[in-house]
Amino acid sequence: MRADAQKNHDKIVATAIEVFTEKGMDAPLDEIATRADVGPGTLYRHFPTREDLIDAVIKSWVLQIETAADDAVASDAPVREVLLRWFSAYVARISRNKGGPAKFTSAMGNSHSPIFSKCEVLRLANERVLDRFRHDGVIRADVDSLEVCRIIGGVAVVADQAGLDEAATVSMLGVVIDGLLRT
Amino acid sequence: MRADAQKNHDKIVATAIEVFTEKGMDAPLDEIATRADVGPGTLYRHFPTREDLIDAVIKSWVLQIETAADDAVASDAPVREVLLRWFSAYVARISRNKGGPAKFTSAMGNSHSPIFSKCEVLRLANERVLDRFRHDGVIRADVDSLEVCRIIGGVAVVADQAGLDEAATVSMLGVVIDGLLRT
DNA sequence: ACCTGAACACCGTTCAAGT
DNA sequence: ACCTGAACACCGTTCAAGT
Repeated sequence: MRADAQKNHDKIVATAIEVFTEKGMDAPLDEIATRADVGPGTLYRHFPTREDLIDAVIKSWVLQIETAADDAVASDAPVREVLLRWFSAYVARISRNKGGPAKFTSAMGNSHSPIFSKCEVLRLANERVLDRFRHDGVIRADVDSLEVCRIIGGVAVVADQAGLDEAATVSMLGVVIDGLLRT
Repeated sequence: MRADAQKNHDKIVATAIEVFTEKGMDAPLDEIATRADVGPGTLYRHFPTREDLIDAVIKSWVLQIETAADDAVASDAPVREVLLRWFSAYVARISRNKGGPAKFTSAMGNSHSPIFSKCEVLRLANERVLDRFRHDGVIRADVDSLEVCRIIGGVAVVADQAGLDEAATVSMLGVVIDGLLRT
């Protein structure tokens, strides 16, 4: 890649992170191009779809989910408490930008999506946590990680779109966790 | 209301039902105006926001949810089965048009929304069903109907936006139901 | 009192002309 | 090989002019 192209690429991504933080992941691409001092055509050359741009933006922070998953796997606190902390971290991660939950969750399991590989990072981290408890036999075995990502993602989408607070989210997660626990 | 205004109002609503059915609730208002043979200004005069139009459109079918709630309250089948049927009916109703689940669920509990009264119809029907089982003590008492509407709505939003089939939706509802049942 | 439709604003997308 | 920005398309919204 030519030096000027690389520079533009990086500047667009850096600006997109800013704009997405301020206005959410459905912010006008127009504004990103303007603030990055590039023509709209340049943005399109680098990122043919909004999802391609999102993919580049989240690259810098999706992997941080692994830390929370590590904590969940290592913790010796009660299951319910560990899962609540883990799912809260999951929701916080995908809700970092407004509009994020819907983007992540609707792409989840769809291999044609530009952000599929990022969704897989989230799903596999979740798989790792679930596996630990599946092994212990404390959670049901008939629900796979994709489905759990979708249910938790659904909670995140609703919280995001309705502007709910942390307490409301935690309460909903509690219900889902009880549904996952063996009785 | 003048006769011609009434006629236009009705024609716009009838056309909106058609267009929403074909293209979902985020369909261009432009197309509705054109197909209804009215100017865009006429549509705006009758319905200042998209939600006002949606409110008029769903008026003809939200109340049908009562039938499913009646069945759920009267049924003597096992709780799990009754709730699964009821939640499935709930999801089917709000998913009648693409984009519907997000519209209903994000307006749920927001008294400033133009479709608030319609959301209340859904929530109160849900309340009625939940009350029956709360009375029997088979479901937890610490989760209110609004919260249940949001969780089930979250499942519906994900299913709608990811294009999931009936089986995937039913499976997710099963997890939520287990979370609501007392152990 | 209500309707029309031209006009504007906004934003995504393309592409001919440049470097 | 890459960038620019004018140009187009699309759609929401307003409002002056009409009936």
